[in-house]
Amino acid sequence: MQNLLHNLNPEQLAAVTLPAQSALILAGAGSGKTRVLTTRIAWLIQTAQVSPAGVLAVTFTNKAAKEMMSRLSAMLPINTRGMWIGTFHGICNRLLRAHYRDAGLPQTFQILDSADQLAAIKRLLKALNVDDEKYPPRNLMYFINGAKDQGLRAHEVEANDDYNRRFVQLYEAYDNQCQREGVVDFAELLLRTYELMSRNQPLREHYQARFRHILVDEFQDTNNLQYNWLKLMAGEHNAVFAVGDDDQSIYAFRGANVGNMVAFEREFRVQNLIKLEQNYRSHGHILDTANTLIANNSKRLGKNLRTDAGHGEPVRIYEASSDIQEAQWIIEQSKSLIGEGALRSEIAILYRSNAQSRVIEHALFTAGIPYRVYGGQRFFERAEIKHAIAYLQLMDNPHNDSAFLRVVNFPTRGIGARSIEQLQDAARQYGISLYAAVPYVAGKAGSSLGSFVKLVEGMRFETQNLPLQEMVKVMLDMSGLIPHYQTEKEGADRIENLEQLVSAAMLFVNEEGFGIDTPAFLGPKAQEVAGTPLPNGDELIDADAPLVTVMSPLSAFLSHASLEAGDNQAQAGQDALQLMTVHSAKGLEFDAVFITGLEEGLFPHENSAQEQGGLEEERRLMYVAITRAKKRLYMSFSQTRMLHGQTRYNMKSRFFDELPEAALKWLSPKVQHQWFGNKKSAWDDAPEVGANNIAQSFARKDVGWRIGETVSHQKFGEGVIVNIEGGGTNSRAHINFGKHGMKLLDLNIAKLERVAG
DNA sequence: ATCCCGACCTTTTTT
DNA sequence: AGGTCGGGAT
Repeated sequence: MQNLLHNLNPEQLAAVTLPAQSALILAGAGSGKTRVLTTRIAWLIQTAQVSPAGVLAVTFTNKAAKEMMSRLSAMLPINTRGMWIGTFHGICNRLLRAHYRDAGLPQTFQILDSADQLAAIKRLLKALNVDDEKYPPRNLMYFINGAKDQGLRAHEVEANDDYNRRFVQLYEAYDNQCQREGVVDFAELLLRTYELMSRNQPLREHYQARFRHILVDEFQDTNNLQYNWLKLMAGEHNAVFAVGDDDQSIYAFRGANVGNMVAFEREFRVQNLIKLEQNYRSHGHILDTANTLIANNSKRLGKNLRTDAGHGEPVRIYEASSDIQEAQWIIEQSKSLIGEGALRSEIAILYRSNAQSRVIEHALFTAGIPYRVYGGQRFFERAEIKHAIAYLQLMDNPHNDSAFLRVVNFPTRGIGARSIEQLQDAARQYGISLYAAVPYVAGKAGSSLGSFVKLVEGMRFETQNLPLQEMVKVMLDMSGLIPHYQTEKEGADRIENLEQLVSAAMLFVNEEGFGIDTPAFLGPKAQEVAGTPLPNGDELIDADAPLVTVMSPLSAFLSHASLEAGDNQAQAGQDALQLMTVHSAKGLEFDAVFITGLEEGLFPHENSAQEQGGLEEERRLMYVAITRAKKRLYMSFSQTRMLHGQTRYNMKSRFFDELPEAALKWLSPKVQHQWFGNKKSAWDDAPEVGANNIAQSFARKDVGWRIGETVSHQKFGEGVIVNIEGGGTNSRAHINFGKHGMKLLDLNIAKLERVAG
């Protein structure tokens, strides 16, 4: 115990050893948040305030859950498997599996990922003959998920006009379709669990009696449904230990509600609010930069990070003439960092949007520097894996129409669009699944569909007593997937992936312990409650009864595949530069960080201007970006940039005006140097204004002004000349004034002034 | 069944 | 610019 608390600072120690009441921990970037969370759990268990089974720890990502799990097993000499540490979705899945009857789901219900959900919606619209121009599937999906994230069923959604009333109808129809097929989407996992717990008192009381301590990571990212779910699980008496950072709330666009932090303080009667402000990550100048920037936000709970490290290096800022040149500069700087002994994997290049990576990747590729891009396609999202999974889904639950449609004619077996249409008509007529409707289709179509059904049934029969990985192997063989890809020229990679699916199944069996009897770990009180029969006569099973009694290995593996899409880093292993969006950098840290494309319209993104609180969220995003850096921070922006096939002339980001000058070092001169050239290598020094080599891309029009030039207008402020038309006495300029928008001004009338910098 | 062309879109993303 | 998707032609 001594060594458990041994290296904590006073605030961390206070947080870890708080009494068993709800508490809010405001944990700044790099303040040891995960450490506090895991040490809190270890301390509670070690001091016998709670048994491992009485702990519920919730995260957003599998990665965070795994991290907590592994740190805990390092701290405690107990089997962490009995503990409930997982994502919101993972935990809800577990609860729904154990109580599927009470939740009104089939035992083998399956989970739709976003792509499956969209496909299901498209199918629904087609079946109902809905004009998908007027009601775009994607919008309907946002509508449905948005409603579910608010905890609202179709009949609870308020619709004030015909258009929205139609959306509500379609939401209802979508839920019916899902129910018929035995599938649930991500939001449904949460909503269904919420409804289960709120309606079923014995069940609710059982779990409330069990989970005396609920711990939540990244609390600022919770949406309203998740918040209410926590409230339900906590009941009146349990302690919720919420850890979060309002300054790092960057997911409002997907329903996260920072307001939950304030609500939590009030509704959970929080007596203890502890701020972790000691930062162990960044040097002083970097931290000052972050603090000064974020101070411009009005809606904050208030927090200022401090560090014991010295000032360190200043934050370097660079103005490039083009996105290509920006990339070259990044490469030069990276090379020199690597030359000084930096690890490539400790250098991150961050951008606001994915489109920006292309130019950087190209430059890195040309320079022969290894790099790794985060955020690509993930293992379980690959087409061939999706196909294989669909076969497995049909073996487990043949009424999953999405799965049926995906593979009924893949590999091709002569079942064309006509046959499918006939089948869909029959299914609609009888209100049954496609699989069940096959006997109602006559003729040639009926017989080819019939042999597909026989195939699926054959696969199920052949594999019923086999271990999971053997099951997958047999499926791959019988389905014809492997032979199909063998004949395809680009098929080798796909076959390799399919073989990896077999390994994934084996790994899953070993890790989840299927076949090994995992003992249920029930606290005394929980066991008492567990004996209580439910009103409907079902016996109350605790959800951590051995998984095998709750679901088959196949069902479990399929949930795993949906809930954990796998790594998305293609080229692991090698020591490589790290490229990613600012969003995906959250939670990570690097010795050196480049924040690129710091321009008005890009960062802050132009779309954010329309949104309520959009600018503040962009600023938090910038704050997240800055606080990723440990020792070196570089920021860059460019005068021109290719975006969507067009050259854009952006002003530098307004965020530069919000940074502390004393912490910065401007590498590029704050004057118009770009057309009057200079040696790139000498940009550290004062520019030679008036030198005479004009860069080709900025040919000067003979009107006194240049494209790309920054000007100032009395009414509109600063702007960038985007285009000039006409000439002489009849010349007009398109000028991008940022906040004021694009203006077309007559150059002979408008009073423009040159702006230095 | 497959292939090719043109229309369309383009912030951020986990489960 | 570049990728995806759907429709129409082969």
